[in-house]
Amino acid sequence: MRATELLGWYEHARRDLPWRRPGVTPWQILVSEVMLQQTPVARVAPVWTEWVTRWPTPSATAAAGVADVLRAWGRLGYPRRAKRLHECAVIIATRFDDVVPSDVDTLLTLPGVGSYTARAVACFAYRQRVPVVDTNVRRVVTRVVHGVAHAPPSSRDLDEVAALLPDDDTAPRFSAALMELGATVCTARSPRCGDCPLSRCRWRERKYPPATAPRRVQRYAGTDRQVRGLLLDVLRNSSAPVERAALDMVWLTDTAQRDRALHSLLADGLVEQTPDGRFALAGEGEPDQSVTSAPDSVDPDVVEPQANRRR
DNA sequence: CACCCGTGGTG
DNA sequence: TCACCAAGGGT
Repeated sequence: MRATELLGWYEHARRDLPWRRPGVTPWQILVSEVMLQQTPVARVAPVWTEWVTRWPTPSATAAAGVADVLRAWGRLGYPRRAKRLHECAVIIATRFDDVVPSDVDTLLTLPGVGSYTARAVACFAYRQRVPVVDTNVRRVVTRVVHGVAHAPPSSRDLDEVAALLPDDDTAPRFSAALMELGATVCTARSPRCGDCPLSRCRWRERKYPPATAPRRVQRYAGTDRQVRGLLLDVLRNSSAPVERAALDMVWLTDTAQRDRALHSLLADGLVEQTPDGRFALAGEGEPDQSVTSAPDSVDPDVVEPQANRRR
């Protein structure tokens, strides 16, 4: 793969995304990367802008309550990401002097920061020459280098992408360009190969062989995930604690499933029970300075006690 | 490795 | 219409 072709294309094709503008801090880039985990750019952009305006630094985020963080997260999905991001803020504020670590191995110790996010921060926020492998990069390399439409994640992906990186300081831009190509041209559904800047593509040379084993997507309708979403939506939209009966109304078809969903939200620390037995977003009523969260006991009459409450 | 974790746009 | 899919991570 010719780096010059990709970099030349990226120079004019790159989208003007808010987290790419000058002055954006490593923390704000970390926020964007977490929000972008499985959520499309178009939905992240407005939430990210509002978020970093309200909480520009880790310490500002840490000082907020989890409930406010979950509300600001809105409907981006997978709200555990929001809670882990808040945990990141607390850790960075208290242990790293409000500075996001630049070292990949240290980044990997942060909650909700995995292989992709750690390297994305090291690369895009700190300009390090480290491979960044997301679904876009994997798909582009799979097609261009191997001539295959799709490939499952492999432990060799990192080394392969590392070998493609330019030796100089253009490596971060190269990775950004690779991702951009996958996001806008070499897309999963209907790739726009006519707009591709690459002169050589093994997939094209092989006449675009289709994927052999279509990967089945996760079902959503009727799952615990849907029920959790409905329950959390009620709590996000209520400033006051909610009665159990109000939560029960969101899922009448399967009471056992509904109870299981509420149970798991409590276990995840996304929801808490007030002393009078009602329910609220975690951290409701401690809107400031809550560096140490203090989980309270669960009323056994209303919900079965948790075996593994975090302390 | 398989499965779980939300939500909404789209071909 | 309804699967598919979107800058993944944790267990």
